[in-house]
Amino acid sequence: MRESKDDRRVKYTKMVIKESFINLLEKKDLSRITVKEICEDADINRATFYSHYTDVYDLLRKIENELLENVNAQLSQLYEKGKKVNEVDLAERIFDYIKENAKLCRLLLSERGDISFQKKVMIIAYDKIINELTDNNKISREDAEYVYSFAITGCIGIVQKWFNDNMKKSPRFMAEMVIRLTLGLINISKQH
Amino acid sequence: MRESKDDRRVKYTKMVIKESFINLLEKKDLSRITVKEICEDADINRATFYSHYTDVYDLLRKIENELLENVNAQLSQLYEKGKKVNEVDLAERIFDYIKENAKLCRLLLSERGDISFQKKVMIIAYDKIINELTDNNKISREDAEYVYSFAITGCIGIVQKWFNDNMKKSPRFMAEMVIRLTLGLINISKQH
DNA sequence: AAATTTAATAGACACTGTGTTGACAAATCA
DNA sequence: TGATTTGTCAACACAGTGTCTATTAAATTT
Repeated sequence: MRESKDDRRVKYTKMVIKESFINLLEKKDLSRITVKEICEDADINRATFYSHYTDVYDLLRKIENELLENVNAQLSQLYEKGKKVNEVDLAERIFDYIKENAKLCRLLLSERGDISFQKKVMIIAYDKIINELTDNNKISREDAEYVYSFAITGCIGIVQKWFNDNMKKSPRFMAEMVIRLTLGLINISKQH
Repeated sequence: MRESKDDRRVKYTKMVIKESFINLLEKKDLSRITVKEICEDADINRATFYSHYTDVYDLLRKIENELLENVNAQLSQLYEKGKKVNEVDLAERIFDYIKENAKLCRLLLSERGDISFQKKVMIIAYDKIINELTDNNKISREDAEYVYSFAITGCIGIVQKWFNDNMKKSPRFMAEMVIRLTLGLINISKQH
């Protein structure tokens, strides 16, 4: 099973493929990006691309999964310390991460990215937050699911708005706002 | 300017192209759909396709625009009656329309569709609602924009959740929920 | 109903990108 | 070092694209 991920050649190849792809993605729409183009830009043979990825969408999916893993790692880091974790701190950590990886996140989380993936990001980020919040507050499961859907995609929208404002607001500000809005939604749902 | 949109042949051609495209879109991803495929399914010459649309994406964009126009028309209808319009009624009208055109809306508004378009739908739907709501309540424009972004994409999420539940909830239920959540968000923003 | 306009078709064109193959070369391991 | 993986490469047949011309058929106009 142990793939020779260590092989320097492979590492290099994958690296340049990703770099070239991301650079192209900044310039043009995903649907217009060809394998040929990526390989020319990366200066590798097309067959090499196919030995690593089945097509452009496969490549994108793998890049997305890496991002998901990274976000997960960010959150786990916080929890490992064993302390009781504040929701705003948790959210702030995510916004920090997004800001640090702005180039890639802009591409994957913007209006041009795909929602399924964006929801995944928000769900892992939200998961811990929401569980903590709802364990105490009793809301009907069914209604709650609609409110969650609203909140999760709402989050996507607010992150996109943040991008469009060139991330002028601080991660802390964003974190506080998102948590405030989420808490608010949960309260509304409790009222009925 | 007046294009011969009246010609029966053109009408028929455009109709079968759209039908075939939508049927294909139900089966496979947009990126995998070819002009050739559409034309074979529609039993139309490929050159005929190119005389109406530049490519598959152009076709999609035109279908999306038609939907936008229809939603707009729905809302205008309500306003024409001159009466004072209730926000929930307005929202309900949208949900009714979505339900009536479920086949297409599922494709365009689902996780697989593109967010830019979905935001456009929500914005025209929300526009009138939000203006009425915020004229009375004073929120800082800047903060408000973030809350709007949250609410607009939140709406997309709740519609998708509705689809995933096979639209079991009534349009009225959905309308009430969306308005309640939106009003709630605005109130939270007023508190600070 | 005939004349005129306009759309759709068949088929061919060069072109671009795809996915695969078998030979070669470079990195890894003993 | 020499043997063995395993990544890389150039060349291939093939799909779909977008455009064009001559021809047919259907609509609109007179």
